Amino acid sequence: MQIREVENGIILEGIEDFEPAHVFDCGQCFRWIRQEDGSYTGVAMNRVININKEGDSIHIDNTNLEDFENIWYEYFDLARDYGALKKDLAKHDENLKKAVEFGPGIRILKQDGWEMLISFIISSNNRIPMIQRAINNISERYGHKIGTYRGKDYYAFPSPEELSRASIEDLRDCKTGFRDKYIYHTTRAVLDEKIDLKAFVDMDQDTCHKELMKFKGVGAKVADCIALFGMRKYQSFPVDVWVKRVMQEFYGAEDMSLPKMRKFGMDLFGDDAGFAQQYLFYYVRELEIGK
DNA sequence: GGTCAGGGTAGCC
DNA sequence: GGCTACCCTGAC
Repeated sequence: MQIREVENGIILEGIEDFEPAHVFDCGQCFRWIRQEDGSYTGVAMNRVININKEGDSIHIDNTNLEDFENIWYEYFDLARDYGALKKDLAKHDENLKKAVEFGPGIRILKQDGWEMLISFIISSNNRIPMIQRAINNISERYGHKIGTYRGKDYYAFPSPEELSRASIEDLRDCKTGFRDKYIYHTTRAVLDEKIDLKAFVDMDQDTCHKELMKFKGVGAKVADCIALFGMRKYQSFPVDVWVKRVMQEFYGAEDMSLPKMRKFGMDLFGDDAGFAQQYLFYYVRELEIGK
């Protein structure tokens, strides 16, 4: 991979295993929006940037070399050898091989734990466009403005302190639905109990999962998503409706309860369960397998 | 305008 | 542990 500085941005040349559509549409993030020209504009790490793939190079606009080295290199998990990872997964079984071939440009982003906590509480029994809308509302009303990009204003996801200014009714107004009280209580808990979500990264997977489930509105699936996308717990295996379908269709988990399916997936795929889940999720969801 | 399902959870056995 | 009632929204 070669890095080249350009006007208001950088270009990564010869980059492998990075396909914006795969990365941003595999269910892990809600603030990356596809633009008319096929590029993606997203808010993360208190910044707004645009990602566009041109041939085999990735153009990151509205940034600089310093931010790339300090922030985006880690955020996009560029140190990881996804080629080797995919090779291992493809060897596991025929279904996973197909899933990896279907979404070869998937990467798991290293996102903020607090933002994941609230975002995935909103995601429960919800649809992606509505999740995105609610998170946008929350950010516009309680987060601070980051700046203007291509004629549009962008707002950071609010900190716990910022979000604590919202009442349950305010949160309902943001279109969070019945999850309003969950968000309110979770925000209060984080502030009142001085919970440091950064410390969750250092916990083992099981402890992290158990601690996350203590928050209201966080069940097994949501906790797995937060742990996987916000706390580097790559052994997590979130079982949502799509993963449930794939486990039933491909892995003979026909009459299995959700908790058993979760353990089954973790045992089956081991340390890479989170990655396996992402490839499988993207595969079945895009093709609507099992629906 | 009712019905249904959506990237599940809480609460009860 | 498993089962169920149910939180809200928008698409049909």
